[in-house]
Amino acid sequence: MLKWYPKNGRIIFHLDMNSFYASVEAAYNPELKGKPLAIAGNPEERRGIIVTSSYEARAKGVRTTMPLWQAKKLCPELIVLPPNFDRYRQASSEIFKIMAEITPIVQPISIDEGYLDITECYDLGPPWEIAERLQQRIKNELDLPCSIGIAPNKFLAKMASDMKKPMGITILRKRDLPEKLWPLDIEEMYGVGQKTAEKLHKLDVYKIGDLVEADQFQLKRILGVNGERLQQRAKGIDTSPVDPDAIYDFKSIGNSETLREDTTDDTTIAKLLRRLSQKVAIRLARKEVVAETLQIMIRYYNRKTITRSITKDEYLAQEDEIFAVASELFDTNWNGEPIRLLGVTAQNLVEKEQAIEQLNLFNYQEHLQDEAIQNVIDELSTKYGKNPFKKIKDQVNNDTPTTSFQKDFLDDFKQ
DNA sequence: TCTGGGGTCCTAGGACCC
DNA sequence: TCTGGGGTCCTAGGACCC
Repeated sequence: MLKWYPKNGRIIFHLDMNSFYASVEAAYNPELKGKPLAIAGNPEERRGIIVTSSYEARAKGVRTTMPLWQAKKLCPELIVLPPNFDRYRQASSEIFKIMAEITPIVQPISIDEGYLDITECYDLGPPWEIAERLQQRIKNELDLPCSIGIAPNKFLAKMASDMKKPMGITILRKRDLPEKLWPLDIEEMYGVGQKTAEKLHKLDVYKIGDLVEADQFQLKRILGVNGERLQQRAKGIDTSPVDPDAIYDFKSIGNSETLREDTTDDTTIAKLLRRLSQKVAIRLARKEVVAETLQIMIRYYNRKTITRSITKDEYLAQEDEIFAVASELFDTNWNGEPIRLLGVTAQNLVEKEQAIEQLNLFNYQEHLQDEAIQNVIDELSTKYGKNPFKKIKDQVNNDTPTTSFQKDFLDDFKQ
């Protein structure tokens, strides 16, 4: 087989499934092929919105996040299905299996998108051939279309995969930037939303190329560190690695739900909080983590949204505990106006195993009678704040220099 | 007839400590 | 006598993405 050697730098793929949910449904039921199809959150509800739509539907103007009624007005023959997440997760897992056959350096970003670092895959041929085979396999075996961007870093690969859809393969090299990247509207740039675009317009930045030229101090002034980062990316610079482990350190687990109609009814609210707490508890258990912090979200009838959170001394994991804390947060923060949506989110997650270890430390502490040792603990608490043992332990684990006394002290606890 | 639900990261202010 | 500067943690909100 033809060998292909990179001259320098990395070779990154960004693989993006084309209208993923709709494509999965069409693969599952071929009668849907070639028809305008949309997946909408609860299609019967008045507040359903378009989550994904087929290209036939897009041709009629149907767009993601559009209210369902509006989409139907634009396209009366639109076929609307509720999302079937189990089905999508199943398909997703098959896709990532195929990717993993190319390289173990695969970073899933969402259910339908991921990065691959194929720099070291010399034996598999040139990158464009690897991409073509990958795309064909997913098409042949799963009947699903995707686009692939090939570039020297993640940002450019991401931009590249967006350039040709569906079933596109786009190579974006550094030397291609003036012609392929810089003429694009700044709104097209990954990481630039409406607010950032408006701010950039004030600096006369309308195209991605303008961002390259923009004054870096002005950028920093109006956008902070993000200004710097965006300019670097526009120049084609992005050193972030493809990290296969990134998905394992998730930061929060939450559920939220929009009510059928705005409400002030205590029973309805309590029921919803209970349901959300239960969902969160189940997901925490499944991931084998516990939470230090619980956050609730209240969206009022006028879409004004507040969040309130509390960090507890004890770990939260059980449905009843979560419900109790969520209710408490709700009662102290609800202003009495009609509610449209409620959310419950667990934050500052700790692996259950680690949490148990730590609980043992605390239990041990409780049994200490020796006043002298108690004084030392108090001293440590003053110095390290809450969870002194955890902090010392983290330091030891991280090989951060600590005093030998602290180490001895910790070893004592570990015994 | 407006606008879901799952997330991440960043910022900014206040509390608190040294 | 009214008063510095650095650092961390906690909380709330905003921006963005899929």
